[in-house]
Amino acid sequence: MNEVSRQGQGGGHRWRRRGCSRRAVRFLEPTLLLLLHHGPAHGYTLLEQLGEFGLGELNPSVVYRALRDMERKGWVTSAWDDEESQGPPRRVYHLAKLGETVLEWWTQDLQGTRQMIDHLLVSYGEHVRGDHRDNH
Amino acid sequence: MNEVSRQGQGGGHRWRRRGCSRRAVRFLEPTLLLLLHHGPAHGYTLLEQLGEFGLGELNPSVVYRALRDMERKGWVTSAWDDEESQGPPRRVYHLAKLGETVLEWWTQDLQGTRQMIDHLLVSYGEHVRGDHRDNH
DNA sequence: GGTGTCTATTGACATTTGGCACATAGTGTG
DNA sequence: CACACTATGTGCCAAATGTCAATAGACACC
Repeated sequence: MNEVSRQGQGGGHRWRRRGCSRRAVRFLEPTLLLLLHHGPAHGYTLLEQLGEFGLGELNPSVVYRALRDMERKGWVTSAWDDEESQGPPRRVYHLAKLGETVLEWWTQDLQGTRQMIDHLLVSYGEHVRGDHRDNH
Repeated sequence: MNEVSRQGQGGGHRWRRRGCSRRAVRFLEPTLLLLLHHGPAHGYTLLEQLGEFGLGELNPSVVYRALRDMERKGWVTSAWDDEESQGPPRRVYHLAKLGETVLEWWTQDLQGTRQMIDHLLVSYGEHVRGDHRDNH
């Protein structure tokens, strides 16, 4: 995961193998649900809004696939947009009842994740400080 | 990811397909590095300590494999333990120089992740509060 | 009317990951 | 010896993920 290995101490940020950080995808679904919680939207629109949440560099097909999956799972519904804009017909996604439930559940889960991270960081911080005292 | 789908609104927590929450594995490597930062340890010992960090339900083979991988990448070194206890020879893992670097890098990454989560949660919180005002 | 460009979405295929079941191996116990 | 307990490691398969290319409409420009 996230090859830091080959570079030794050396500088360049080659820590992302390809695409964007691997952790990012984990937040794609909750983010999409949140965005749809604000109101129905096209896939392409969502794609652009993802940048704000640090998910800007995701490959479009990843996002579209996530949307179709979420539809399969019943979290969202979709329909072709009536009004034509420039370009091919667009799909409009709409948050389903189940999606709201899931979103709520996701926030619980994310809080749990946050606590894990905090625990790790705090633990690291304390230990490193301890080291400095010892090596003083 | 994390099947919430089949159950509709109905209660049961079937959100973990098998094993433990999928997100957990993402924290395995940094946690192991952190534990080894306290000093050398056996795989089995580490395995037991993981519980404290919310990684208790990980399958042993996942942990052992992670350790071997980290060794392959040069983050840790290992040697067979001289002193015999009950059971087969045990491997002692030792944090390598590179591992310390990686651990430091990991904390940066985790802080980033934490911010993503915070942004999501705050954004959700605000929007939901807004809803309540509107629907009042 | 061809050619290119921008907007949108999807499909196909390769690679990576995660998890279970099982293999190995030493030691103690009856 | 059969069994149980401690420790570690492997192989395989399904699911998740990443990349690339294909499709497709509208519009502009020469």
